[in-house]
Amino acid sequence: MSSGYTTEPTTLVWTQTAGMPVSSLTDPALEDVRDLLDTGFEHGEMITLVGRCAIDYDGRASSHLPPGERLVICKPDGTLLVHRDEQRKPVNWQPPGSTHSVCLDDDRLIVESVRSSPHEELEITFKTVAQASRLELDDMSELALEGSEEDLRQRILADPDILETGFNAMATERETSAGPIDIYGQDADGTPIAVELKRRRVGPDAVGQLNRYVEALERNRPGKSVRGILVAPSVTERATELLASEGLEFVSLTPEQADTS
Amino acid sequence: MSSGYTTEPTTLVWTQTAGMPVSSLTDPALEDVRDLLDTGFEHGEMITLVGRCAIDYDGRASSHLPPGERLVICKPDGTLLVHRDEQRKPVNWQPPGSTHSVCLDDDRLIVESVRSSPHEELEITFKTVAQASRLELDDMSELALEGSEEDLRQRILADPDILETGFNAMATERETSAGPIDIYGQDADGTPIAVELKRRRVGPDAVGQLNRYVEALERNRPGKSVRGILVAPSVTERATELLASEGLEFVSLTPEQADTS
DNA sequence: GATTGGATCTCGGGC
DNA sequence: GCCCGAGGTCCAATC
Repeated sequence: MSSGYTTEPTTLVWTQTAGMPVSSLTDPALEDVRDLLDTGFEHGEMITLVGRCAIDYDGRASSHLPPGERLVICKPDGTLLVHRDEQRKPVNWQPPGSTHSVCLDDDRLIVESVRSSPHEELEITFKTVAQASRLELDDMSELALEGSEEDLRQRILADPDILETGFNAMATERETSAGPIDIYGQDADGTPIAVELKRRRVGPDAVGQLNRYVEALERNRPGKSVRGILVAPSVTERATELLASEGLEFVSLTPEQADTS
Repeated sequence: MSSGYTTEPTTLVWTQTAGMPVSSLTDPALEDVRDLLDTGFEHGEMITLVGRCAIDYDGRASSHLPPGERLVICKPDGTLLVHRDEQRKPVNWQPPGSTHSVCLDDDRLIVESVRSSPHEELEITFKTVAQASRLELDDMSELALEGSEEDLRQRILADPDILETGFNAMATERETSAGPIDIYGQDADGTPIAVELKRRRVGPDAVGQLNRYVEALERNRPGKSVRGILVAPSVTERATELLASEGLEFVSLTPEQADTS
């Protein structure tokens, strides 16, 4: 059962798994691929295509990709992905909410995906398809993720002294004319503090962000000084210089409690 | 040939396409999936798995995803993607350069992917696999994309007057202590100008970025005024306020020549 | 719908 | 390797 592979140059293979619906065609005629896509789109199934195709995109930008062999994924929520054999990002795609369609044009299979607001079109032209599959995926679980900026915030709110002895957190997402401050509070002397949180090492952009908030607070309270503290695991050299030139401060903290075993 | 599907509850299907190597197992024993993965990893092929699995990730952050049916893609460059039936982004992944391995543990198939620098681990535990495929994708084409910030830069360099009459572009990526300026130049009066380009509508972050560059230039030339111009198709209200409060300017331009047909 | 900023962002270029 | 900013960023939360 485990070792005896049988090599079959099949031109049309249809299989239906009992537990997890997977219907697949191997080396199919484009006509059959069209039917599979129509059925899959109608039933709200996920579809994977492997084949040689060219791709044209027009929308927020525009692109052209000459023919090559790729993996195409159409999700029931309107997502479309085109993956090459390298890179984490799809070479082309459509976001969720797009509408997929398929048509046969002479000896080419054309998969089209259209989105509105903004209007975007993706056209995939297949010359050959090596594999086409319909997948009905049942997945109700939710991802539990730790180590986000939100975890860093909770860590500070649970024990404000880890930021600075006597720190008093008074608000989160406190609004300013420049945007919301992650944590707004006061130091032991009652001086206002704007705290900007980052879950990882920060560069100049985070300093600019904190500076905008501090300046917005100072504009509202002329004459009264406001401290700005950037909280992150670490900071780059250029960001350190910017912090100094703006009179801002840095405190090193990670989202996760350090392992003190 | 087109309509006569045959329904076969196949437990082991192996097909080898001539033109485009695609080897696939449908509803296989986990032992066979392990062999397919080992072979695929060794030959540098792309692999797709469809099945019910749980996923644990630990690295820059950490996450746990309870069992569910998903599509897993392993690329020969070390990329690993786990896709659910919705969303454009994979629910879990490993970046290119990771090392994949597989092992059979009792009645579970475990696919592991490890990366170093930073160290990250991804572990996928399959209870059942509905489909496993090896793909050898031949794709030498390169994506041609239009409408990038680089196109906007070229547009201005080709005709500086579209930014402002008499503008003189003197350098691109001109270095400052706060980072490189997209275009550095002078106006008709000889006043220095820092130009920050964005291919799409901009918010407060772009204003902060431009402001950092302008302040860096002014720090180098005390007393001498420096203009800052943000170039983008449009700008949000809050960004407009920030521009005003910082004494910066805005010019509306898109990466693409407007259609004047 | 527009806005805003986080993200295991990814990715490329420069040093 | 780190740093830095672009991206068809995607995405959720908020207004």
